[in-house]
Amino acid sequence: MGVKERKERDRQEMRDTILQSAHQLFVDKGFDDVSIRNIAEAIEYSPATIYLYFKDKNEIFYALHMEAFKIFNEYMFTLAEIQDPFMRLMKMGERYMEFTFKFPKYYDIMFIMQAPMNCDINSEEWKMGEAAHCQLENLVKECQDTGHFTGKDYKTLSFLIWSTMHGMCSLALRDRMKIYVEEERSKMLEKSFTMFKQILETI
Amino acid sequence: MGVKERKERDRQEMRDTILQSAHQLFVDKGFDDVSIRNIAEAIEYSPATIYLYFKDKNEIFYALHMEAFKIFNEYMFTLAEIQDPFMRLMKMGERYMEFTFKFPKYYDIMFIMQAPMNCDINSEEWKMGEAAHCQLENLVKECQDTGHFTGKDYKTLSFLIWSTMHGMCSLALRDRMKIYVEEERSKMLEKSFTMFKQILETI
DNA sequence: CAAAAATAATAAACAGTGTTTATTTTACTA
DNA sequence: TAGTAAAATAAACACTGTTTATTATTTTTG
Repeated sequence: MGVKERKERDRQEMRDTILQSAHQLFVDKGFDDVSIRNIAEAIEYSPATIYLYFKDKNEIFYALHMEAFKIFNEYMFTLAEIQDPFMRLMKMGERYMEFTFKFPKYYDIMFIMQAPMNCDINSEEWKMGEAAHCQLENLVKECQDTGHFTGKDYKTLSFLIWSTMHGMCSLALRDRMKIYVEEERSKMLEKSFTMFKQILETI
Repeated sequence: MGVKERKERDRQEMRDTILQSAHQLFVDKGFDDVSIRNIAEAIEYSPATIYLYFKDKNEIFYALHMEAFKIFNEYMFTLAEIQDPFMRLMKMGERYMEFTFKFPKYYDIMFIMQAPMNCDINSEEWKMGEAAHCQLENLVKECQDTGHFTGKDYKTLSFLIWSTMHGMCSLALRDRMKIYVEEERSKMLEKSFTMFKQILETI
């Protein structure tokens, strides 16, 4: 009598198939440039079928959003080998930038895209985002234990650090660095990140 | 025999009418949520007429982009009364934030939106953006003359400052501050901006 | 095993989008 | 006034996300 169970498995399989196709198309072209029909064509089903497995395009967005955060968190928080918290924080910044330019479309949905973020506070994707941010705050606090950032509110500083990293990354991703000639851009990013690290060392 | 001249004037007038409607709709709903048909309806012309005055929707985007920068520049660089360059820089940061939340849709097209920014280096809109950035760089350099930011490359620091401001503003605008409860958000923005100013004072 | 019920997949349609083309209306000139 | 040039438009094209009514498949039941 495992029919129900198999049905459920089939359902999950189909959801995965859809998401895999969506993922691939999405990483190539970006969320807005991938249509339901594109996904349907890729998996050789009719467009309407997608709607049997996902409420709408946003639900696919959410699923990819979650996947993105999974990759992001793995990318960012596998730095246990680095003992010194400040060094770890610096390395995290580097990883943040690496992630951004390695998965630009993911960075986009995670931090830039206008999305109907009616995601309630309990949704899984949301928890991932919160976990990431929590890790940053804890790390900043740890840095304070080793003599850094004395007198600074660690929550505020965490947000400020995130903002700075996000600012550099998103300006680059969204092509707002045309004030600098092509060849200078990555150099400028590097230099400003280096300067940021220096500043963090002195405060 | 001033027919040609009047025709040209009429043409400019029509362009302005279109842009005014586009502007209003756009400020209310944002670029993506305003269609050519919306604009056409607002000015009581057929959609096809729009295409007699603008090549495509992007050309309207560019025009609004330019207008946004005009407002932005007026908003940011009317601080001649402040003598001290560092004070002026701080005030500019405040104005930047003010502008962001006063004209969120404009901030969006200027600094966030994915736009076909094939705007060549000579376009007017482009010059405006460059002018704004140039003003920032000059101001940072001025600050160095009064003893601030010693030993720092002013171009790099300018970009870093812009990045930080943009980071905070765009995370807020794009609803990425849900890690904080509603009431905390603006407080957090304020606090992190204040901390940023403090940091700039010490470096 | 055959009929009935439930489930899955789809074709077709709806209302919207940016944009183009062929046609009609309006304005100007000879 | 007739003919021409310019401006405006209706209608269409190829898309979009999404819904509905219909068909095909699978499962359950008599």
